[in-house]
Amino acid sequence: MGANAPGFQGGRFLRARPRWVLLRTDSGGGGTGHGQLRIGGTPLDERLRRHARAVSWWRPPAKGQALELRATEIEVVGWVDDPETYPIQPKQHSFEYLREVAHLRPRTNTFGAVARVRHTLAHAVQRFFHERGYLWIHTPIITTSDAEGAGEMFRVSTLDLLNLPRTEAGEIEWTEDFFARPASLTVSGQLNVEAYCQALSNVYTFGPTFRAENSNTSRHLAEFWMIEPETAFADLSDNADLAEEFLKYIFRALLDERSDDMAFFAERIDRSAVTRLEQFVESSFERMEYTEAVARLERAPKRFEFPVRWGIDLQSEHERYLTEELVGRPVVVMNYPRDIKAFYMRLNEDDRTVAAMDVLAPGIGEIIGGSQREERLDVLDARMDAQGLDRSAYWWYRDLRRYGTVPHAGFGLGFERTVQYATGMANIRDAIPFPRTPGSAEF
RNA sequence: GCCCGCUUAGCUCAGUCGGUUAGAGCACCUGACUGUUAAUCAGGGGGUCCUAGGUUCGAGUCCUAGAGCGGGCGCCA
Repeated sequence: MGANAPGFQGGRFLRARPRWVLLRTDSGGGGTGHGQLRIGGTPLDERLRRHARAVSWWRPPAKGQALELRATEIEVVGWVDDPETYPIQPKQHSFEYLREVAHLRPRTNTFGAVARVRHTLAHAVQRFFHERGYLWIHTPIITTSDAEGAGEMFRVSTLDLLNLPRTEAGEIEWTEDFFARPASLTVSGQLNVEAYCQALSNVYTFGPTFRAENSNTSRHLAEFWMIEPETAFADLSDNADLAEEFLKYIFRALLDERSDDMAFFAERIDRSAVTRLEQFVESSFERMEYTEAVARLERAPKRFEFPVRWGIDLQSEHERYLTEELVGRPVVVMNYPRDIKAFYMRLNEDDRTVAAMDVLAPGIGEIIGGSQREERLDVLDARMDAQGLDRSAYWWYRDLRRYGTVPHAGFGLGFERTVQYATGMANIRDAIPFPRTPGSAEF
């Protein structure tokens, strides 16, 4: 068809014949099924330009088609400017290339499938919590607290970079900035959602999160979506139960509701995409103490690049050994050394570990990180002091303990990593519509 | 932040030891065929070999620097 080829979402693939043309139409948000449109009978060029509408049944759909219609007339709404340079062709493109045309890649079947899986998982997340009485709390995007010291943050400012107001000492005069103090994009909604947990019991956040880390891997984004539930009166074991129930729920929903797209991923992207999820939802998670995990790793008949000893944080290679080789199913590692974990994690009786947990899954490693929170103000203060944090900067977080408090626990799940795991997409940049990574935010 | 790799047609790539006019598949254009599913067949057009500098009689090929992209590690979700 060449210059006559309509390149738009409704009709993607077509084949020209002397007297007719076949147009493949996708059913859009409804699914992967497609139909065909046949236009023919008179010379095509005139015909295609004619205004028209009526369609009627042509014949029963062939294999792989949702339906087939016969068009008696057709109007082309948007012509392709230059068919030869149209970036999306009816062939396989590399994902690296498609990232350079992120505005057009949703027209490919792979990114259509990713978008539907994303939607289905997001919907299942909301349903899971809603059915259990959790309230969705919209925590702020802009923050003036360094949340958990979780990493580099993106500055939010309206100051003129070329003419920064200065104090007499030469420091930046933040009182002249929009918020009259340094502000950033949030790295976690946890501290805020804890405030609502202390008032409304079971709550969660689900929204965008930002990390200005210079992380160059296939598992990191500068902007990603995170799910963070917070449960009142829950201890670490309850937290692990919730994480297990939650992951199984959303993956089961995906298998049930998007079997068409999952079959596509299994066929074209990752052969084990479906079986991996089926095994995941059917297996019970192994629980393992950190101390036990270290002992098992030390006995492992395998040489690790990073040697294992009690007190270190587990490396990716250790986590993968535990879940993939030692246990062969998801593992929850619990009660990590105090000194490698955040100040808000609850100190255990032994005084050397905290009630932290990581959920490790075969094929991806850490998928969830969480903890029971420290509800005892004196212990919290001691931990902040030990980590060199300024108590006054966390005054409102401390208030949550000062003015009536209950034990509570929660975790964080990276949504894109979940999409990545479910689909088998190798790079997290292909699990979000418009990825932001160091040096890259074109679209 | 550290280490490694890649960059040749619209896309995916080949290009030997440094040597004549840089190739293939797909895409595009023309033609054949009344039903395709990555159709097929015949013909045709299409190149800043990432950029700059250097070595050489001669550079897509070797050297230096830079840019872009990717992989691994660290940080984490």
